[in-house]
Amino acid sequence: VSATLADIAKATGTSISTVSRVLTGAAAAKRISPQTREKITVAAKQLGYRPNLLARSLRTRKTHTVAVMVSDIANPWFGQLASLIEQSLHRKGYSLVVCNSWENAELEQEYLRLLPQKGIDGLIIVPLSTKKEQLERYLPEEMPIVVLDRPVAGIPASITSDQEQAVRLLCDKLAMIGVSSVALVSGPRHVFTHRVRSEAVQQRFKVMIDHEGPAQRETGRLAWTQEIAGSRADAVVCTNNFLAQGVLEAMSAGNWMPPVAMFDGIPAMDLLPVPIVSCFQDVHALADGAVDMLLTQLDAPGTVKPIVVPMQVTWNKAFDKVLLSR
Amino acid sequence: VSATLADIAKATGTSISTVSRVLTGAAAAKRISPQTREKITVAAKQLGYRPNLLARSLRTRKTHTVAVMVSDIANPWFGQLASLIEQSLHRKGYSLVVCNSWENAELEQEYLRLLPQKGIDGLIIVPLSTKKEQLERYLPEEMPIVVLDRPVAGIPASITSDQEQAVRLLCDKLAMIGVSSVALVSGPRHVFTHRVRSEAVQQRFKVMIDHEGPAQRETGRLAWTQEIAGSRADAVVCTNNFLAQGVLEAMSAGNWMPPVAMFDGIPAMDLLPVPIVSCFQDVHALADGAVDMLLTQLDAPGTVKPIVVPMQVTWNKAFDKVLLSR
DNA sequence: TTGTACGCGTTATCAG
DNA sequence: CTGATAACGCGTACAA
Repeated sequence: VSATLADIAKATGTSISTVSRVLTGAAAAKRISPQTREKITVAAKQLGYRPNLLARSLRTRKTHTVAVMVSDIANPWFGQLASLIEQSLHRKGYSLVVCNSWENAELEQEYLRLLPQKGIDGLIIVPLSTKKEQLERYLPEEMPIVVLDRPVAGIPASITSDQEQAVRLLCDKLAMIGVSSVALVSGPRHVFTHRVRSEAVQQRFKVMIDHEGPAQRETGRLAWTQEIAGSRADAVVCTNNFLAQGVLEAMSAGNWMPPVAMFDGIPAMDLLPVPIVSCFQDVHALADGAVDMLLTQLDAPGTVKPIVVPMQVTWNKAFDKVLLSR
Repeated sequence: VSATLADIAKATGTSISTVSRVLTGAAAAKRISPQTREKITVAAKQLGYRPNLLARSLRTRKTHTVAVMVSDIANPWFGQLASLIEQSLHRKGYSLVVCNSWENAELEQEYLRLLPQKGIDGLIIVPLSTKKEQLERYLPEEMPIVVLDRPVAGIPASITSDQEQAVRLLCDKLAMIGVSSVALVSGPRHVFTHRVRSEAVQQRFKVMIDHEGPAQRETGRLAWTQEIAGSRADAVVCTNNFLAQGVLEAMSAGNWMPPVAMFDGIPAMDLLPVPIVSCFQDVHALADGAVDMLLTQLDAPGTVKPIVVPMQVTWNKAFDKVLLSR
């Protein structure tokens, strides 16, 4: 396809090693005579040489590629996360391969087995597995892994949001408008974030309806039409934004619009007539932190410490109105 | 790291090639004696052999990896696209690397230069460049490329939405509620979709305000606060959903809520008090079509034909109300 | 049926 | 300063 080191060596009457030394840059090139260096650089440019990074990786055991694994890249929150990670990685000369785990344990395992074979330098993962061994079973000893959004016992390279603090603030806000009983729409409880959020709510309010299902819009719709619509809960709490979106969409069919509490917001929140209060994770901090953590481990396999970033709570105008009317 | 063919050969007292033949599967393995086949399979399993796909790729010149390049994976529409593509590719045994071009020509070129070096089997791209040569300059002759969402002259492997038809329907719908003058909020016109949509609108309505900028939320906000809010256009037309989102968010600060026409919708559209009409691209068809097209070219470098998929127009309840009140 | 030997394109070691 | 030469791990013609 493209010219190789051998081609250039032949063209310039030098040897492969010399060409390699010149083209791999400053370090080794200093000790090469300016003439041959010039000769080789010119020939390389003229032949349109581009190094075969596969071959290089085979030799150096570095691919300059990292993988990120999330439940579903179509979820705008994960999308933003992936986007920031990609941007940040690209700046450092790394490429990104993405994997959708679909919150599916077998799929996660399959990827965990496949990725090292493909040759990645590191992995950023929003893990489904909660055991260190499950995650690292197929990973080479020296391969750095950063768990994101959900802590895993025994893995210090983790960066997460302060869920407890956030959900406390969220509940406070609900209490301020007189909420005492709620309908809870939760994603799968075996997932850390959903479990923590659910439990905090259960502890704080009277849960009249407790609907658990896949963290998709459809679950939210079902929860509303089958259970919540006929109830009289003071508010609806959703453990993520996909669920909330489903609830809101279903809600628009009727007239009753109870306050909704959610996480990570929804576009044009302020325009909605429904009172909404939402926690927001600091996506930028999480993304940058994860990349930093990964690259740190790549350069110097030192010890890293877990990071917990705070969340924020915001509400829309409709919520404000309720707040003021009391 | 992991056991290699040589390790297994040594362990079983056979040769590398025999091991390779057995482990690469059915084809060549048929011609190996059951005993040694068994012996090798067992040893491989026991040693935890996993093929080094880098080395294999170097040899076979196939990486089973494809790249997808979009403006920004954080845009939910591109996110959904990428998600569907990943899902579909994974099923066929391919991995996905994602690139954000940020609608930046230089960045796009940089990626186009980098990706072939990394070794990808094919590329799906939402192109910024409009010239075949720009896109293919650095790509190996035999590497399939599929352009998505925006046609490029001379590249038959393209799958796009029928923008003209869609925008016509959109304008029809606006006309039905008596719109005759509009404020236009457009992404960069050198991008196909934004240009086509803008021109169709300009041709159909009196454009009182014409705001062009990056296809981000911020542009929408600015357009509203700086220009549209003080105007009396009958409606606002945005050439994508990010722009519309910005407009809607800014709009919530005031009381005037003119109808908004957009593309690819916004979550919980039905709940918004603003009359909204939107075109929807068929993401599933686009994603599946792109993958099909790519894999077709990979198996058999035959000729492919461009595909144009229809779009649909939908509107929310607030729009319906306006419609009925006439 | 099996083994030998070579090549994929680089980097790294070791002479000279 | 430069050039052979040996890996890296795997596939595959060619021989046996």
